[in-house]
Amino acid sequence: MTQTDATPAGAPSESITESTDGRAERFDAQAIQERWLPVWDEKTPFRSGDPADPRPKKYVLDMFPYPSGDLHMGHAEAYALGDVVARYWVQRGFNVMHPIGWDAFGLPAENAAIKRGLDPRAWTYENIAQQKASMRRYACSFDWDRVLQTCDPEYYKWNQWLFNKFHERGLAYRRPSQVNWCPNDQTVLANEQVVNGLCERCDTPVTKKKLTQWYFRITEYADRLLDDMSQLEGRWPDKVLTMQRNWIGRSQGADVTFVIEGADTTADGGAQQADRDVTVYTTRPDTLFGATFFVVAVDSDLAADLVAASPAAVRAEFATYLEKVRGTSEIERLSTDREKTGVFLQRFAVNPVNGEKIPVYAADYVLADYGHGAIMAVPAHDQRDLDFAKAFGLPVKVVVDVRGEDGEPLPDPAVSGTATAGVGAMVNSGPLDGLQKAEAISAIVELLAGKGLGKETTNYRLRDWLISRQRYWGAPIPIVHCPACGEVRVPDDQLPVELPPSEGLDLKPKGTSPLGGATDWVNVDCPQCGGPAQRDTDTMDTFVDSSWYFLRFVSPDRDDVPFDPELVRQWLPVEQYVGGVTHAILHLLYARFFTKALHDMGMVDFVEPFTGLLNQGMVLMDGSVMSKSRGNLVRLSDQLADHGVDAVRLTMAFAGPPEDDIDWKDVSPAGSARFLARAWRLAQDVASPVGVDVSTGDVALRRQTHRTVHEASTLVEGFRFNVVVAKVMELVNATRKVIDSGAGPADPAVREATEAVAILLSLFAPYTAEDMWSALGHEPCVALAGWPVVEEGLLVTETVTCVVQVAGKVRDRLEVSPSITEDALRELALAAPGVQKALGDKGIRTVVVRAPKLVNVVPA
RNA sequence: GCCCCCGUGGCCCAACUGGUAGAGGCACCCGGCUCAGACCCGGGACGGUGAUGGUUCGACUCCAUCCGGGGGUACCA
Repeated sequence: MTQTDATPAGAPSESITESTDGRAERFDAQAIQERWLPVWDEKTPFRSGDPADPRPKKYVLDMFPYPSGDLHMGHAEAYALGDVVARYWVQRGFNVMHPIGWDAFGLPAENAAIKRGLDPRAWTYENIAQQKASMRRYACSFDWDRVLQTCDPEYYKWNQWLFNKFHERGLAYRRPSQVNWCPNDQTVLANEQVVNGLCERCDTPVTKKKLTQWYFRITEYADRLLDDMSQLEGRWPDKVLTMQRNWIGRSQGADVTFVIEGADTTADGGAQQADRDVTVYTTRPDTLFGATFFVVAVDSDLAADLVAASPAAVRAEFATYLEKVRGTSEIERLSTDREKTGVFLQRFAVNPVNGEKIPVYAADYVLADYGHGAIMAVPAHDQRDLDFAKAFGLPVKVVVDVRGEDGEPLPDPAVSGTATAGVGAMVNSGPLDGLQKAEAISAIVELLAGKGLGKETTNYRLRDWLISRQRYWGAPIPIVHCPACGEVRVPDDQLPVELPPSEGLDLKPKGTSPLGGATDWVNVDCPQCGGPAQRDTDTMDTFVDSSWYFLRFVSPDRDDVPFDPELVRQWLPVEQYVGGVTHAILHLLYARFFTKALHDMGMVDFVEPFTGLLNQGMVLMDGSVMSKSRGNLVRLSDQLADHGVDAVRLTMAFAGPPEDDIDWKDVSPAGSARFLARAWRLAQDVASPVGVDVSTGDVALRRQTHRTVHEASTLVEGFRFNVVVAKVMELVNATRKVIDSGAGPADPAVREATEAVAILLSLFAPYTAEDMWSALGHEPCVALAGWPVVEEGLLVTETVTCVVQVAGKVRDRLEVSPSITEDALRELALAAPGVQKALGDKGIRTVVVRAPKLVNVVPA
């Protein structure tokens, strides 16, 4: 499948023999790994918890993994890149908190348990142990004193505690609603967890179900989630900010109240209803005069209500239609080009501005849970309404005179079939006639408000976050249902509500929580009245666990508070968060919401949890996502065995911009290993002593060293890791040249350059760097060596090459002083032979001088 | 359909944000080392920046249109 297949087992390709100068040393990646790992275990260079540590603090965080099996190539990329950032700031003299933990609750453990009859707990902890060992070998710069697993009762106790806090404040509540249901996982899903109508986890088409579920009131924070994004501008990828904005989907509009006329079908077995007010939401109240019909969502309570007073035939038709819609999968429902369907309820709504009676339809293109689940339909100016009007032969009334680019009126939507959504002067709209959109909107809102029939409003696409799950492996919701007291929180001092052992429970998904089967666990005394009561049997969405874990890292062992407030003040917010773009909405939105809620409770003093965000791309093979079924799986363990940890890490950093996907077939871990061997040999060759006076060394090499270190800072801080690596390669090449054909291995500049290489490489290839550092005569750890100090004087060169162009084409080059004046440079340039030749006998129009790098002579 | 990003040697990618198109790597070719191969060392070839037009003394970089690729979103009224 890859170049790895070409390497026979037992013949590691990273063993590169040095033969040109007769030395026997060779670069042996595996041996170096074995040598330094125990040393680091002892020296623990990345401990961050010493209260006496004088270094300034910085929090760098990698998204914590889900423990399903061992680490894979995706982890390897993420942790390689996160490590560059963390290790860089350590070299810059910061006390970096770089913790790791496990997002350890969730369905994979449970599914594995069901499939293979294992205990989800045991399965999870085994995987964690394996991943932890792999991370250690991968030389991740984690602070191993700060580790957490969300499935530990010590952790989820605080999950429950936070749930209680939310519940106290009305941010956690239970209500019945149409919810997303995954038939495969047999549990409900939050809106964010439905991707294109499919379950985010298992790609099963999601259906709807009416259930009473627990929600977090995230919608209360919609405005702040939106507005606070301005603080993240420039420090988060634009893409993520855009996705969150779209997801929250704020829109400005108006509520308009229509009257639905009463009806009496008691003779027909139906109901009798008086006139009633029904409010709709619209972003185009200006088009109110163009409303020719009215639509309610077929699956809304309103529709059910209205149809009750419809004739029997309509009621029957409605019931059939509703059933059909319910059976339609979300994925079908999402396809926009399907025909509009609906049922005329034989009820009528009265337009509040002109008293027109318009027919009321129930249809599935109106959503029950957005706005008021009902709309006024303006077919002339809304494509969806027009499609419906055409399907049902309803009138189309133009109320906006929309002109094309040529100033001509656009064709009549009734004829063209295309609604005119643009702006223009109002027509057929009584008092609004002649007004432009904005004026018309304020006029109509004012008019309606005067009669109490309308007002400006804001709507959001964002829905409350459904957090209950009907599965076993999660944090139990700490609520007791008491026949006398209702919903009662389990008192904080009785937390955690521990999960009952899985033994004896039927974990198979069956639509209700397996916890219901743990009778001893379910039946409890009501904490309030002491009477018999029952525990809530649902568990929390695992995204709850990950919405605050970054806070827990400051004090993972505290058992009296979820996190130490003083330490949070010192360390938070996370300065650099690193992870995949798959969480652009889900996790990042939830974590932002939690942070704001905790802020309002006075528990944290900031409102955004992650001030910087880096999204790494994916690792692909042959242009597609790796998977067993595709047969293009590249195993991390194979790569590490074949090329060594450092070569794999370096390859991840060197492959290209971090946010781009890496196609493993386009990169060369073998090439990385080759480069590391070249760098490593420099350290073997250095012949000057530690601490040698470098000022006498080869100036050209010294300049390059200092320039490289200088540029590397900016590049790392801008996540241009691939460019940094290229610069280090250049420096290695230049140093080799000086050793072989220049001043030789004893030149102090060679030592200076090689030490710089070791320190720069310590961000990418820690084992090689450590071994170089040792060969150079230093004690471990190179990770703490400190960033080389740049001598400003060496950043300026004594001459620069000035390009002399004639009519934009390069005709000559001059070596000039960087401080040359424009006039002097102009003189020199005009006298240059290349210029004279190119100019011939033509005159000169202008001379553009950009000292000291460029002169452009423009001929007449 | 709408919005965003990206097109640079055979491939992955640089280019001080308007100033010499090429830094680095992969692959390839030649030479050295070798009994030979691998490794290593030295050297080399390759494109004018997706297309067209515009702005400019000067465009990979800015603008317009188009082509190609990727991503997001999609009955949200």
